[in-house]
Formats: sequence, structure tokens, C-alpha cells
Amino acid sequence: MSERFIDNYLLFQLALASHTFSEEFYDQLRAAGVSPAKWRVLINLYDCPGMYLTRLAKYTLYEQSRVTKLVDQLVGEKMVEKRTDEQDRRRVSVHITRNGRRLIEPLTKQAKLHEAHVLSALSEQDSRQLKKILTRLARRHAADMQVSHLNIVSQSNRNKRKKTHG
Amino acid sequence: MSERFIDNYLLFQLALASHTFSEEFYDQLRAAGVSPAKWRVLINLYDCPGMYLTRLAKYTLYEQSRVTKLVDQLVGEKMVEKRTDEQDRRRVSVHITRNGRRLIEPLTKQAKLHEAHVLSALSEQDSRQLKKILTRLARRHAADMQVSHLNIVSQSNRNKRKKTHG
DNA sequence: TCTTGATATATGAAATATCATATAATAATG
DNA sequence: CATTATTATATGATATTTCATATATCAAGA
Repeated sequence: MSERFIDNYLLFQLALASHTFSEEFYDQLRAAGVSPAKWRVLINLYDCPGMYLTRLAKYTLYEQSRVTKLVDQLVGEKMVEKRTDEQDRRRVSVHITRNGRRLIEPLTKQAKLHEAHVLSALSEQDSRQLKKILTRLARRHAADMQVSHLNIVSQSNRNKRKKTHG
Repeated sequence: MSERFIDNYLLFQLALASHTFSEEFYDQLRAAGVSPAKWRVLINLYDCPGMYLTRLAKYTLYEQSRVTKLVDQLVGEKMVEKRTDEQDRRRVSVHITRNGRRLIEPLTKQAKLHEAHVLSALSEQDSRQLKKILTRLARRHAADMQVSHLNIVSQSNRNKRKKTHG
């Protein structure tokens, strides 16, 4: 067995798995003419229409400014639309259009197939275990980004920590 | 419970976990004046001195051209040195210097502490399970990159698949 | 050994993503 | 209701990463 620090280092293992399988799927996306970044924005808006930009940034794992620009591009392509929130006129909520849904739906099916393929390397039980554990790990992050997707977020997570981004 | 596709989608879960915890540690790195990219190169060379560039690219999850540039920077900082392989004069093997080791060693300790902190959210058993499953998943990738780190790789993995990078 | 094909690295251009900061709207406090 | 702090978004400059391709070396077969 390997003596490398790296091979038993969780952060490396996670990065390796994430990178390997994401790139695999991104190849499929690119073949369909969709950039990974746009996929990430669209699938989140498909799941959860009307997210405002900051929240979308947290879910896509992109910087807010990056999301602003991506969304603006997608607006140009008529895949999403922006609406100013009348409750809070600073906020912009983003909605996926019929067009966007048409683009994303078949890709979602592909994503499910691909995921099944990835998980076929594991037993049923290990697959469930893995997801369960990852969900558990994600809780810490979820606390930061408040899990209730559509509702206004309370102010309770102000100053949680100074992030370099997000 | 959430009805979002995303939340139960393995690729998202992996990306989320990887991103969250890596960024956390990268903050520590930056505080020590080391960029994440350089850390990734150095820790791999620390584990496995003398890797040549292509192999290093696979382990760091960066493009070969990116690694070439990173290594050149690190050469400038006297953290690593390049040597042309006399067996195969196309190859360049990269060695970490004493200087580089001095930089990386305390960071490795920090990485271990940070990992322990991350895993403290899980039970002993779940921690072991998680790593075991991730290792299992990684095998598929390992097949591509040939696990024997130092030896010359056989030609058997030519044409495995046309990657967009790597 | 000559030719053809493959592999390893390097390099400039292009795409992708972040940083720093500006502007506008809201919230909190005296 | 002023004043100050906070939050949401936008924007230009910068940093990071990939892409396309060139060059050099090696490998295989005629």
C-alpha cells in the first residue's frame, strides 16, 4: 500500500473524486454545447427558481461577481430572467425560463445516468453510506448558507467568519 | 427534507465538500504566504520527489502547461529543481529542495490538524468508511494514472480515452 | 536508417474566475 | 429622522487556468 501522505489525506481524496467525475460529466456537457459554469447556474435555478444572486453564488460555489456575469450572459441567451425584488430593492431574483428548462431537462437525465455509472463502482450500501456521510459533512456549510432556500435569511449568520469570497 | 435534485446529486455533494474544506485550509495557506497551487505542487513533490511533469500534472489535477509554469516559478524561488532525465531526454523530473521541505513541513502538520478538525464532525467509523469508499472510487482514476509513482509507466494506458486535459 | 507516429515539455493566446471597490438600498442606533 | 453600519449587486483590473500548438526526443515498422 502507498505511504504517500496525499493518498490518505481527505482533502486530496475529495478533490480527486470531485475533479475526476465532474470532468467526466463536463465532457458530456461540452458535447451538448453547455459550459460547466452555465450548467451549474441553470441546474440550481431549475431546482430552485427565484434565488437571488448571493444565494446562487453560494450554491454554485462561485464568487458573487462571477455569478452576476454568468447570469447576465444567460439573460442574453434568454435562458433566465432577472427581477428586482420589490420587498428589498437591492436584491435581484433570477428565474429560469421555459427555454432554460428545455435546455436543462435532458441534461439532468444525463446527469442521473452518469451518477449511476459512477456509483456502479460501489455496492448499494456503500453508495448510500457515502451520500449520507457527505450530507452530514455538508451540514457545517449548510449552517453558513442557511438551508431554507427561498425564504429570507435571518441575520443570525452575520459575521460568522470573514470569508475571502462568497 | 429537501426535494432539490442537487442536494442528493453525488457530483454536487463532492464538489461542495471539496470546495468548503479546501477553501478553509487555503485560508491558512494564504496566511502563511503560500498559494494553493504551489502547495499542491510542493506537497506532491514532498511525498514523491523526482516526479516528472506529466505525472505531477495528474496528481495536482492541473494541466501540464500550468504545472510547467508553476514549477518554473518554484525553481525561481529555490523551492524545487528541474533535472532532465538522462534515460529519456524529453522528460524533466522535479525535485523538492531543502528549502522547499522547510516550507512544506509545518504546513503538512497544519493540514493534518485541519483534517482532524473536519473529521471531528463524524464518528470514528464514518471517518474510516468515508476514506475507504473514496479510495475505492479513486481506483478508476488510479488506473488512468498508474499507481506506481516513481517507475516508468508502461505504454498500456495509451489511448485509454481522449481527455480534454491531463 | 528513414519515415511515421507518439510522448514530454514549453509557450502565447484565450477563457475562466477572483479581487477590490463603487453604488444603491436597507437596517440599526442615537 | 439623521447618521452610521450592513447588505446586495455591478464593474474594471488582475490573477488563474486552460487551450492550441510548436519543438524536441523517443519508439516502431518498412
